[in-house]
Amino acid sequence: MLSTLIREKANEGLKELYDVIFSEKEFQVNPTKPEFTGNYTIVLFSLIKTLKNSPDQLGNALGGYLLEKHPTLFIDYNIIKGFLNLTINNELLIEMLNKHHQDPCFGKAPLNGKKIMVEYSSPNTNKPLHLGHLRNNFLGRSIAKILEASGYEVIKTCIVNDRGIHICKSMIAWIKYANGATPESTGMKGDHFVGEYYVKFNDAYKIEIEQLINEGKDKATAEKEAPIMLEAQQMLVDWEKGVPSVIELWRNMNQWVYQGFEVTYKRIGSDFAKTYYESETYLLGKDIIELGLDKHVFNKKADGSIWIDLTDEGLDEKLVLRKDGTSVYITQDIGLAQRKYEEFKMDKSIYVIGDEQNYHMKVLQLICKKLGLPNADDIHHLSYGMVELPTGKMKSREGTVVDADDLIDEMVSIAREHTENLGKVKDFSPEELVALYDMIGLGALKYFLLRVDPKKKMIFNPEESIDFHGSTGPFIQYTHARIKSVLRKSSIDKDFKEYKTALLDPEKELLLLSEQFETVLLQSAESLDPSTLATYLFQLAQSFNSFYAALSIASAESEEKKQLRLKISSMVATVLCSGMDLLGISVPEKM
RNA sequence: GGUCCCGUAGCUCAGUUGGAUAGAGCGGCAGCCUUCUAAGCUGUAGGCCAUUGGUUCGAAUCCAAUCGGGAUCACCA
Repeated sequence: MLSTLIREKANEGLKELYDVIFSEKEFQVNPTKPEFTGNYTIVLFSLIKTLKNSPDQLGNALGGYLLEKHPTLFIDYNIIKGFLNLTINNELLIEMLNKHHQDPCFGKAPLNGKKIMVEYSSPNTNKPLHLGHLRNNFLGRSIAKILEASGYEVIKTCIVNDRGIHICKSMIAWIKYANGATPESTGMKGDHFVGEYYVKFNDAYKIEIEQLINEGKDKATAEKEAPIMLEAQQMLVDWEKGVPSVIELWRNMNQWVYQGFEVTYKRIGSDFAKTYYESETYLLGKDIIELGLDKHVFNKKADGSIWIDLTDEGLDEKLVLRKDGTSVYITQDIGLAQRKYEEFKMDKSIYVIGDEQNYHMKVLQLICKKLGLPNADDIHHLSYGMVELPTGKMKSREGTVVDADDLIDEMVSIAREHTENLGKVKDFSPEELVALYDMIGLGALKYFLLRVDPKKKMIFNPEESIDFHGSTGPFIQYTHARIKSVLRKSSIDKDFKEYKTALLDPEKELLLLSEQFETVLLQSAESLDPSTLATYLFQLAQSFNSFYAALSIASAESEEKKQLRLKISSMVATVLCSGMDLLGISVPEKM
């Protein structure tokens, strides 16, 4: 990594010249702004203070030192207003080019022996996945890939919320309105089928509430006393008791949902090493509560309910066990956190969960710490913002939820339309076409959701839909296909390794950018943020397209230039391909 | 009310461990396909970085206050 290397060498120089060692924070190495000559810039201001030197004096001393001591690294420097601009020796870049232009492992780190768990997706089994779930799935999958490429062993897990009042609602509605219909009998995808009954429940519930209000009850009582809600609650009790007919229906309906989910997961590329089911884990954590009572982490109130007081931490009191001894959400989570650690002994546990649960996750970690669980400090909440519509939040009650399957179908169909209009893939077989449309449609969707900083909420405008031009997945895919097309027509001569002619700006820019892949990957991994990588890949593709427009590759001015540019193109294609793969996006050879 | 997050071009977003004249894409306008894929490229217009103070050589970035938006604080999950 050049920027790190430069920092190291500069630090050595400062030590030799002034006998002072600076920490990482105290000086910066940045890529030089395009309007100045040079490739990397050391900011001198912070150093001047300690060294009591003028910028020019210091810059010349350090620049001269670096040039003399590391001629393979630098070939020139200049100083402008306290910025020391360094020009990188082309030979260094050429060496990288020769070595890595076809290397799929370029920029990736070897195994580091550490284990990270990434929990993501985590759906409810009462309705199909929607746009929000897609952000979660894409983020989780991409982070897992980025961490793998950074040397970690990654365990992908999923917790399925397969029990509770929500699924009972779908079940009640099915009994009342389905007349024995099934996904098979209706030809519907299982998760959509079950979701429809969830909607039917809410419709019926709404009507009952209105009736009760008309009969003179207030809203809160009406909501509590609506018969269909009471039935759902009774069903939950029966489920916990294990009433066979309820369990059987529950199994069936969940099975339908899983069959539906599987299709979607397969399509978007989500997979898990281990799936936990809440029905199997919801009792975990109860015994830890006992332990916590002994340790005085928790306290029991007069009615028998058990609480933790987090007011010293600026939070509130939190219930961890109901007075009837049943557990609440957080109880299960404590139990599951412990279970996961027992099973996998991971060094770090990442939870990909929306920011609406920031408070919950804070409390969870705090409780785990107070209980002294061994993995408490290694719990990390990868919190992401909600996906909103221009009209505000998606609301299932108002029918404004963007369904995941529908959206994917729409994106794929737009991809097909675009491709057909352009007419560039007439030689594709029908199967190849289907694969290509999927690749482009999903590429557009994934890139759209991943290019934004995870922690920020984002707006999705279904009217304008997702573009295929500019900062998009298809743009990068297109750039890759374009390079591949060039490389099909002229082949790289492996023996060509020396390039005497000076590098032109667009050539050098691509080499410098490609070189930064490793740094960007590292940053993405450290900040658990695929958007950094997504932005970088766009920038690289954009630079390549400018290069492509400005310079001829196949009919370059000399064989040397032709070979150089072919290799640069190959280098860029390699980085685009592995970078996009880390976002969970495939790139085509042709499009 | 307590806690936390956000506010950058008409729109969607980068840039936030403090660094040079704040950048992209979309949309607008003007151009570029008889040679490697125009899903592309080039140029141009568009900004009080919510507001006001502070910290310093230097602030979109750090601190404080204010205004605006959101999340959360359930014996729900």
